[in-house]
Amino acid sequence: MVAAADSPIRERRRGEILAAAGRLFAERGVRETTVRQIAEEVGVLAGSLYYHFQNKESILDGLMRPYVDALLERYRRCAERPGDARAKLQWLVETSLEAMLEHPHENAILQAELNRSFRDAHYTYLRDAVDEIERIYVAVIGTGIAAGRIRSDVEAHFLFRILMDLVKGTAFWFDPDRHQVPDLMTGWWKVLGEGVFPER
Amino acid sequence: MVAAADSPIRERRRGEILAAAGRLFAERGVRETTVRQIAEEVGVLAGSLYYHFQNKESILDGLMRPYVDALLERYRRCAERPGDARAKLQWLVETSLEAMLEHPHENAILQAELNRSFRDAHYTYLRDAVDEIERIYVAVIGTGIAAGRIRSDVEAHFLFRILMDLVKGTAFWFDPDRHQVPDLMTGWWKVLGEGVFPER
DNA sequence: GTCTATATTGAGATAGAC
DNA sequence: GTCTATCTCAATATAGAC
Repeated sequence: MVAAADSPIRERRRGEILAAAGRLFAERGVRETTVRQIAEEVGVLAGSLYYHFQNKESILDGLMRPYVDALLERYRRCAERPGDARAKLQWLVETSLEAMLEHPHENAILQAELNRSFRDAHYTYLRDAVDEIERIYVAVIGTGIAAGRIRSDVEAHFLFRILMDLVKGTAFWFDPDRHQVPDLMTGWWKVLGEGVFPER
Repeated sequence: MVAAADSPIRERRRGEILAAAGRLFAERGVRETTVRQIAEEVGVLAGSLYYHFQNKESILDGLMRPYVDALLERYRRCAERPGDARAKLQWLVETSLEAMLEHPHENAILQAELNRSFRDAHYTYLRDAVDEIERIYVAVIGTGIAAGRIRSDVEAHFLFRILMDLVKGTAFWFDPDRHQVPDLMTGWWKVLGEGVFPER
């Protein structure tokens, strides 16, 4: 007789709920998704969700908290890797893109809800994470500009905005079945490369 | 004694309601905004809104329909103006930007709700408008590529996406009090110009 | 763990007085 | 035109049986 060892069955169901919620939240919005829809997607009735989660908000947390934690981890490592600012900036953009592709739902939710659900005090941890990502980007860009490796006649924050707008926007139309990641990166640097990095 | 002549008072109040709804819908989302909030912003009670509008949805329509109608008009005129594809593309981008700046709320609502409220069959007119804008852009880009005036090694739809992602993204951070439009356009073409238009 | 049944709340909408 | 009062409905959440 083995001890329950934090029931893998329970954990599996928890994961199914998070996956279903992720799909629905991303597809139709958090507010527009009902707990009944989530339950139906999982194949149980609404009341059963409350055995696994305290409430709807904690389902959202269960999705977003691990996502941003891992994301921040990756960005920090990018900035710390040895290399010049130009390489670091490319790693950062690549990281943004990979995160979007590996966790399209969490990414879409984050972007879409920042001015909605996530304005609430409860989600300070998400807004803080977004702010830190901006600081990491801007620091790298600033270093690159100072070193003459990145175009100096556009402001660091402006360049950050352009890059983030591209990554964010891509999340809405990128279809992994129809588009290739390397093609996307290549396309971006074709259009942006000469403008961002001088003396190519 | 003059005939009522479609009461200007009534029309004024109607405009106030639309303005308040626009601010709130853009700021917090359509679903997240209650008719009570709109009424409070106007300075009346919720019930009074229903004298001016059938329901919440028709407030949203009153905001979006005139907006997209005027928008389409402007895009069509851009494409019809005499000039080469390169100039037309720049006019189109300028138009997108101007529309965003002149009607920031309607623009923000359109972008934010396309995957939410506007999925509903009722809003086909909005999705159709967005589709037509894409067709206009892609046609101009295609002409430019054929004429060797626009970079030919990126796909027309891809270039359209990049430009729209930039315009859309800008709506979320552009602050007319802190940023200048010409600066923005200059910044974009600095970063994009060489990548989009060959042989500069 | 999941179900059924139900309590509770919030929001859109209406009726009729003023 | 606007207010007060109220209806209705949908959605979150809970209690307790199984």
